[in-house]
Amino acid sequence: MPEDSRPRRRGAAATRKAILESARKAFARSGYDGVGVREIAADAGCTAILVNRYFGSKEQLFQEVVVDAMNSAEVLRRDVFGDKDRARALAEALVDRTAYGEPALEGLLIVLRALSNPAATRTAREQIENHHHRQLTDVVRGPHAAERAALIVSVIVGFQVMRQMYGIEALASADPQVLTDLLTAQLEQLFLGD
Amino acid sequence: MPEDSRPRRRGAAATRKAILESARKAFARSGYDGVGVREIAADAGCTAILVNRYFGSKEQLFQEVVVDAMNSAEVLRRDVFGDKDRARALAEALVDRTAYGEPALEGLLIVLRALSNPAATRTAREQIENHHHRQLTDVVRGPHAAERAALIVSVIVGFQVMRQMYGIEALASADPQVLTDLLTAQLEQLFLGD
DNA sequence: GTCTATAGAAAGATAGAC
DNA sequence: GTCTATCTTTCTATAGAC
Repeated sequence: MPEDSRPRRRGAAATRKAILESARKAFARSGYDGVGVREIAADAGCTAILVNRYFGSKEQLFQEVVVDAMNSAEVLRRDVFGDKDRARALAEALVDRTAYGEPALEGLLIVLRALSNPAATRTAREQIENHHHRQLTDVVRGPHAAERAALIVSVIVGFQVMRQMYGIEALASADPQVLTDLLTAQLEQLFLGD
Repeated sequence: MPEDSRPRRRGAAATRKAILESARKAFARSGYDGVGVREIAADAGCTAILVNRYFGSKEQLFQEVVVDAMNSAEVLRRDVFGDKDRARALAEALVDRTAYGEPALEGLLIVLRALSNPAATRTAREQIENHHHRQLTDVVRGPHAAERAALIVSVIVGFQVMRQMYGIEALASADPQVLTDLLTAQLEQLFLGD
């Protein structure tokens, strides 16, 4: 049993993990520029110095958070990759998880709230290309698969921004079934090659 | 003829306008959180104090910049509102002005690079609803016009983010004609009500 | 109408103690 | 393994001179 002296010593690995999780939530909520390492550290139950000790810098921390969040992509799972009706499965998942203010779809949420930061934007591009885009390109058939896969990601991004992040009334308060149907038609075009 | 003492006195109106223009470029380039009022003032040929004197605060300055930029919307002009083939006109304009790194489509560009800031996000929602969305709703016919109009804006936003801001390779280096055709099909669905 | 100078807060990052 | 304390920079915003 570990001692419980005032400076909690729970081990580097546990602290590192706590920081990573705190950072994920903070970046999703407030964006890269909207949160400081002090705040991230406080929520993780430690101080800023450990953030820099374990991750090198805020920028490297962000990078690891993005990679982490993208690896657990929520909308592009079996939903889309096992099913027959991919377009509808994706549309349903998307509408379901983009209610206004929801902290879901964290991977994209985080990179979208980091568009004011050049370094974060580079990380975002790499990760989108390595995860969402690559996975979708494998699934889209027909000519211009790469372009159509990128447009599918565009649809996801645009919808998420407008509905979840800006909370545009026409999307935030719409009938989910109507949105699902409209999105399904959009995505079918892109999945099936017109 | 005005005197040319070291502190340039060109009149409040001219200085105000210079600040507004400098701010527009700066916000489009670096985002709300990515640029300071000092820098904006320097590019306008004055100091930070005048920014606050004429606009009250950075936040109010941002608000005025967004309203200004949205009022000169570039993609939703006669292109879309006079033409027969609205979908293709919009698709062409969109592809034309979203080359990677282009400073075009400034209105949306600015609000998208401000997603890390809550106050700026509120301004963005209001302006998108008052400009792009309202205008499109007038033009879209059929059921669920409000939802479909919002999805048209979503397509624009998603495409702009992926191609112009992230510079996703599959869109940044694609054949413009291919992109135009794919986008036209997407937009036709939304304009015409499936 | 515009400046220099500065207040006051908060950021990222680090030295050195324990 | 973790802290307090601090350095340095940068931010918004303002007081007061000219």
